Amino acid sequence: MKITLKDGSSKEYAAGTSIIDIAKDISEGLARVACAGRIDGEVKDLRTTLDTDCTLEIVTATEPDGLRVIRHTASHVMAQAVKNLFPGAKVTIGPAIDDGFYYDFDADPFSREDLDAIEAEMKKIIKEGHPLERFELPREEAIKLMEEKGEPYKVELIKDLPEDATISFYDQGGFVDLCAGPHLMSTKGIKAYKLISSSMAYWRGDSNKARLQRIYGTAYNKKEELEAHLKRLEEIKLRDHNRLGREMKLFTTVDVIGQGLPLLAPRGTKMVMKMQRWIEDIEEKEWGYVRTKTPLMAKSDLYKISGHWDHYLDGMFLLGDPQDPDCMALRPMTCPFQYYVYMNEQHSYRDLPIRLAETSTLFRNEDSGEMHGLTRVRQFTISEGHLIVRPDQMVEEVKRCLQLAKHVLTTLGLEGEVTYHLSKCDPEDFKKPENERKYIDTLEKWEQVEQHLRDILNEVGVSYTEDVGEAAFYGPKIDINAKNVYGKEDTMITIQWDEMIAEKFGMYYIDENGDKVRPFIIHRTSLGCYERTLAWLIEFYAGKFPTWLCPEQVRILPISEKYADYAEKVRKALASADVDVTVDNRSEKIGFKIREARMDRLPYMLIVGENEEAAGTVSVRSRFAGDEGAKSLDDFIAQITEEIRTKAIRKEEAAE
RNA sequence: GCUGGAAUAGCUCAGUCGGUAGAGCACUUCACUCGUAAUGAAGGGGUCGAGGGUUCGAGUCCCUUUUCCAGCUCCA
Repeated sequence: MKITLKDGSSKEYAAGTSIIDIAKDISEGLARVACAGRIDGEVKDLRTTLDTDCTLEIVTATEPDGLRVIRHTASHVMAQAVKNLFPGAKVTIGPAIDDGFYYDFDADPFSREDLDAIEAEMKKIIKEGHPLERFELPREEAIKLMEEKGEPYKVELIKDLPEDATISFYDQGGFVDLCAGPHLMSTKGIKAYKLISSSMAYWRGDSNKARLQRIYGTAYNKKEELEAHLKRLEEIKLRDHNRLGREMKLFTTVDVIGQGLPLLAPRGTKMVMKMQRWIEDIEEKEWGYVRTKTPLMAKSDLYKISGHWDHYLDGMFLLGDPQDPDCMALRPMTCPFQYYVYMNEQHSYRDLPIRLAETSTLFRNEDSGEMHGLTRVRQFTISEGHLIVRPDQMVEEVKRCLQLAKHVLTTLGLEGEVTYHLSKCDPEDFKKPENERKYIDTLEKWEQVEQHLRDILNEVGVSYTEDVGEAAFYGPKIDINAKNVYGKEDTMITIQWDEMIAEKFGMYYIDENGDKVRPFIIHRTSLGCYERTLAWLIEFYAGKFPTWLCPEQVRILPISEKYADYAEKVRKALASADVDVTVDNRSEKIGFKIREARMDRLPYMLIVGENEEAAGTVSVRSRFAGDEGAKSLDDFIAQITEEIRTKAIRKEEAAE
């Protein structure tokens, strides 16, 4: 048979030659680091034998696929170690994940001491160098083997495999695990690994099923790479908005106030206000929005019309007894309030689109375990908006919503950090009987709207993924998500296509024939939730925000108290140019003041003393370039106001 | 909501076998009036998250509860 290699060369081998033999033949060095083979693009176990002509690529430990093989093998070694130390533990599943691996056990919770013991046991198993032997069994025998080993979860997994599936096992020194592979040839191939943490997970992610104990670990090809990864984890913790935001005095929480109710401190408030003023300004001046200000609560009747009373009661804060017809509830969304603003007057087709925006505070009673810093809270404020649109204007208006969102993200510097999603319906849903369906209307109608959104995404020029089954029940949407420092993804901005809600509220406009017609609605945010966006800014910039967003943009540092008068003169000049400026008048040495201003991540420090006062200058020290030397006060004011006005994101030039 | 961990000065944390509450930073006062990442000295500051229990005695052991963290689950 003819084997074509990655570099394009090809060679003849006898049928039945295994990948490992070919790897050895190509290069001794390559065989040592080989993890698996990629045959016509598909990753295969090293001992897979080849019978026909194909393209073969050796997967090495340094590649992503190779790392997955190492990590997957590490998870098996960990399972073996756990079985050695805790014979009562039942094994379940143990995959490789993006930056490591985990394995779920039905066992008592593990302490850090347990993890250390497991790690030591793993070391022993690795040192013993057990080969990982693959074997396959027919279904019945596979079930029998796992029953004999007392592994009920594995039996369940096998029973759920398709009838025609190959059922393969890997045996490493007597520890046998159901597994598709591929694996390393020997446990000895695991060079650098670490168990990170343990936590609870449900069997098959179902809270009604067994509670399992998950152990997270990671493994790398080399010790240095592992150490670099562990260091990265430490650095990530330093960027965590929940820690850094508190440290930088942007927000806090208080026990007696309650969960999910962060308090924005003056500095955090200042940042939110800067964003809010900017968004409100451009929505009105550049994007054709008018603003509303509607109540934060309403009678239950409103939520009965909107459907929230039936579907979302648990998520709402009620003011009073829900049985009482006068019971009020804090609003979990703004939609119906803005609809009534629209219905306050009659509209001609000529008036549309009407774009209603509101800086809108919402209340959602999230589950107690869900709350997290500023990203998951019970009261939050979003840059909400509803566009009431004629059907023929829909595509253009959705496109403009996406362009606005993109403009906002680009200005904040977050554009490269987000992912775009076309959240579609699940076509399978339409095969169900009508009363069991999640989605309204017909599949054909959905596909038509989804195609519109696809065209819009392509035209605006963003790359996106299409997510099946992620749509709202009333229509597909464009979601813009961002990941936090730990890799957890949340929605930042959403744009939703809704053809249905106008009917529910009886909204209409008068068309050119004088008939009443139902408008279409776009639900959208431009910046999303201010608290959440603040959290992302903290993490993305590690607290070193662009100057225009900084709560304190300039700090004046007089050399001694003798120059307080000149410092005050400089402060006044900057303040009247709308710069957020303070003076550090404490009786401290200049080095001390600079150190504190650096730790506060100030963009600019102005050092003023005898020389500056005499010459009418300021000595500029910036976060971006260190000591920038003396400048005239007027020049500095011109420079910083321009930087703020253009919302420039100045790069750090000099490492200090 | 679930599982686990945590809560001690404003912050970061120590506190051994159950036996008088500790450090650094911060804060206050005083001295110093300083040129690009920490001047020195003195002082104040605690219902040990809250409630209950065991004990001669609880920061420490037990129970309940609140909040925070990690991970699940959930997110019309």
